[in-house]
Amino acid sequence: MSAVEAVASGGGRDFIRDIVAADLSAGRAREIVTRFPPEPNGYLHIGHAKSICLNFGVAEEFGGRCHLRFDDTNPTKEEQEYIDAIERDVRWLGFDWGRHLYHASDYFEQLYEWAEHLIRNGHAFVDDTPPDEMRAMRGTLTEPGRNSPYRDRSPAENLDLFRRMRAGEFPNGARVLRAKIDMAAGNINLRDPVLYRILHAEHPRTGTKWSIYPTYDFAHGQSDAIEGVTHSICTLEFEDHRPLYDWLIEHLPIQERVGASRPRQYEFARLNLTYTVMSKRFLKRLVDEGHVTGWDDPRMPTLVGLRRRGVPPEAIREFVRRVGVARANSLVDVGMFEAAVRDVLNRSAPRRMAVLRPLKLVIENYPEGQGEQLEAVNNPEDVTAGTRMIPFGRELFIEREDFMEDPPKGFYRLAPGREVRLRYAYFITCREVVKDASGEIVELRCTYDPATRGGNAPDGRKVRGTIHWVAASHAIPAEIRLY
RNA sequence: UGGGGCGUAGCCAAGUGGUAAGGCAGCGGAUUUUGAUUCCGCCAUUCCCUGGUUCGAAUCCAGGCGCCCCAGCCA
Repeated sequence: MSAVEAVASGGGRDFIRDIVAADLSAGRAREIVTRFPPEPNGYLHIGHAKSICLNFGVAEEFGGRCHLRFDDTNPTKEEQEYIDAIERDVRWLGFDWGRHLYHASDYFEQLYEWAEHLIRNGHAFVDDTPPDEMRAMRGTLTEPGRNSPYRDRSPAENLDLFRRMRAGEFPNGARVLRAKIDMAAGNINLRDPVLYRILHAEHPRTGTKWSIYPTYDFAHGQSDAIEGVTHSICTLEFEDHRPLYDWLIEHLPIQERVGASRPRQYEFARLNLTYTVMSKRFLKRLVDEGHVTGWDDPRMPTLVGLRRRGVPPEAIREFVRRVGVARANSLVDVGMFEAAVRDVLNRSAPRRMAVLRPLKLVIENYPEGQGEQLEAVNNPEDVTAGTRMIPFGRELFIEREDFMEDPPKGFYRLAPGREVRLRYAYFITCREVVKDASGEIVELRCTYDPATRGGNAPDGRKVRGTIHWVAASHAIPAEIRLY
């Protein structure tokens, strides 16, 4: 089995798969459920592909399922265009979430109820502290924070205020709901993190129904729990959020519901590629400021961009498999990606001849006004790809760089007096170089050996070079657009 | 002594006490009707450093060093 074939059958072990396998055999999980949770605030890129392949791949390999869940908790950044594009791109990459398409916004009502639960139990409070003051009171990396003066409001008052927040009585930023944990915690995420904020904004799915929205922290783990996710796999920067993820599940009445198979978060290193911008923020700027033609510009590392560039989804999956999954920050050489693309394309791409910078070539001893069809192999790496007939004639175009008037040692393509093979056609010998007034080469006069039809000499003589060509009579000028 | 992670070849990455997988890149050589592909061979006496434990350490212990993440009412 080749490395490329190994993709289809899974292939490859990593610490995540080891954890999953161990959980399964120890009975800690009956069925594996993962999720790919993009925020619809931009297009998916090659970095997301790693997460998609991991989450969907693990579920598939262990007979479980993977949900596609939109983490749409911030209506100020999210758009329907992105939601649609993400669905298309995940499918294009080769994954299927079946009927398991979800949105964090599907759970807004439930999340709201849980927030009230926290308030009733004294685990959350409404804070009126303005943003800048709240930041100052959070302390620094080395100093503890200070308790908010509103921290000890009664559950009744908190409930009343929170309900009025929901009702839209207050402007953006006036108040927030905070978890009551520990302002002196070394982990800043535990210093009374914000659970809900007031946002009078139109949400792509819930419209203007809500004027408060849960933060990532309050929505993510709970959404996982609701969906029965067993392994919540995310990137390293969320590592510090894990204690909060666990704290919320422990303090909410969802524990009994999901029991031992409550979701657990695991982190892996995100993908970084040399010479490649992988930040949605910057990619969006490239699009917005018109530096590229759009999210699908072939120069973009987005999935749509790669697709337009001709990268097959299988190549992206193969690349991700080769990179592996670990916890060490890394910067992968883009050459590794290119190698994966070449490997897939080499086996699958039909070959065609085309000339980028044409140089006219006339075969003097080939009858004028005549032509013929020659058989060419479609893909030397794949016999099932068959053959095709291509037109040949007296006048051809070859690649300018396949001819040198004064060839250096080591150049073995066409040169004055030299014989080379025209691929799938004949041996030809260059007899004369025609130049224009400025001295530029405009035409090559050659002769061919009719006995070498197909590209082999009956007398067994060999040529060092083989060059590609196109019949002038059938040549179609093509506009080369790189983007 | 803020908290949390991570250091194995140029780049990824296995390895979890028994004598350093694999891939990419690179370097030789063979084949070749794509200077491609394919094929064969080479490429870490050493795993961030220093001590220690052990018959034996990349793996265990101690102490250093380096890098990354966290102070959004973003995710």
